[in-house]
Amino acid sequence: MVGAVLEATVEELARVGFGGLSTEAVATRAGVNKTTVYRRWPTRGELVRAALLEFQARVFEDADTGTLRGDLLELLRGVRVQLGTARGRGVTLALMADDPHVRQLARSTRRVAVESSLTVLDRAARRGELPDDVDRALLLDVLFGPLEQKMVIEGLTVDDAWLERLVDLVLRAVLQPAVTNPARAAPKRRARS
Amino acid sequence: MVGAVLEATVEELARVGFGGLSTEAVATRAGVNKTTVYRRWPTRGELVRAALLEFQARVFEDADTGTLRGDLLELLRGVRVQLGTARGRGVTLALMADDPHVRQLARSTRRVAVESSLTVLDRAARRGELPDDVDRALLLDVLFGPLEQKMVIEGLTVDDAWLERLVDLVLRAVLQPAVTNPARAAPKRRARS
DNA sequence: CAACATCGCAACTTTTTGTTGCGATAATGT
DNA sequence: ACATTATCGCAACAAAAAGTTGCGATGTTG
Repeated sequence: MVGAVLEATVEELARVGFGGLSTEAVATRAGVNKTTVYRRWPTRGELVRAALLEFQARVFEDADTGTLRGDLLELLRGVRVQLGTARGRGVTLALMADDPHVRQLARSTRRVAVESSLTVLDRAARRGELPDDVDRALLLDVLFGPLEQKMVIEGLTVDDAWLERLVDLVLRAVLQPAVTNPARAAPKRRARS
Repeated sequence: MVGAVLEATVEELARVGFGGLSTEAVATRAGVNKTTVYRRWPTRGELVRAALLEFQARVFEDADTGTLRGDLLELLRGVRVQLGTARGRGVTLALMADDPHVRQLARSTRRVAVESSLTVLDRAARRGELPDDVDRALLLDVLFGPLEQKMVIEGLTVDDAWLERLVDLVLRAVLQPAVTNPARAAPKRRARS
């Protein structure tokens, strides 16, 4: 019963967002009387908090394909699967609410995800696949940012080819030294031609 | 009067989201009686639609700094300013609602923004700053994705140094030929070491 | 099988949401 | 200047949603 309600909660979160969440709608969707929900979670905030804790983005079982490219693709695919479900999208949208408890949850969730990703980068660095001078936080931003923007903000889906082009683009930037071709590169200073 | 209400609407949208929007709260915030709001915009959807049309992301006056790097930075700074205001964040969040009218608005808004950005890329290509074989859509995804993720999804702000590092990273990827250093580059096929 | 806990259900109160009628005020046109 | 028209605020109302309570049914535990 508890499981059905929390499940219904994230589905409703995906549909109407945190602000529009109605306890009765959750109860109905869960096939349960509203009093049952009210009794166990007196306020909307507690219900949402419980649901988020339950379905908090499962930590990616940081895939180990043997290559940085493969590992990053696996990470992105994991996020894509998450965000492709009503559950995952609901959780993500709910985590954007500016309720204090929720924001704290959001931070901790994100921290776990980032650390999991950094593990992959560490392994790559040990293999010599990743130079030490690359900004790893920025690297993750550039990888996950576009994916989350597409799926969460724009509500679209992406195919595997897009993910590969994304990873290849980013790796091209990271794995090469600074721009050296003066004919193509933009001058760093002195704007206005 | 109309202006105050629409302004209050986007502020409320930023605060509670589309689902949680209350006409009375909007009226109060606008310093207006609720009947005034109800008479002009009978439904919540019409009110939101009007507010979004009014404050729709102003089309960036595509800055022309003379360099691709400078132009991209200006575009990103424009987005940062937009998303840094309650208005801009409210509009963006509202555009994520899955109301059919709203989604249509979202599409058209986004189309305008993308075309404006493509203008910058076209100019750069004519100057010879941008190879013809780069995926321009992906380029924009990789630039705006991380920024929107940080500001909209995570609710953070970014400083100018971050924007510069972002642009430089992306340009490094775009302005250089494919990876050629076999010692560093990950093999394209044959995963699992 | 007795004690306890959990749920559904219906009736209820409270709060929020949306509607209507009317008087005050100000803009518009002749 | 004066009648007409439109717009707003206000209070009173109606309708719907949110939240509460008491109780009987069912099921679980020891």
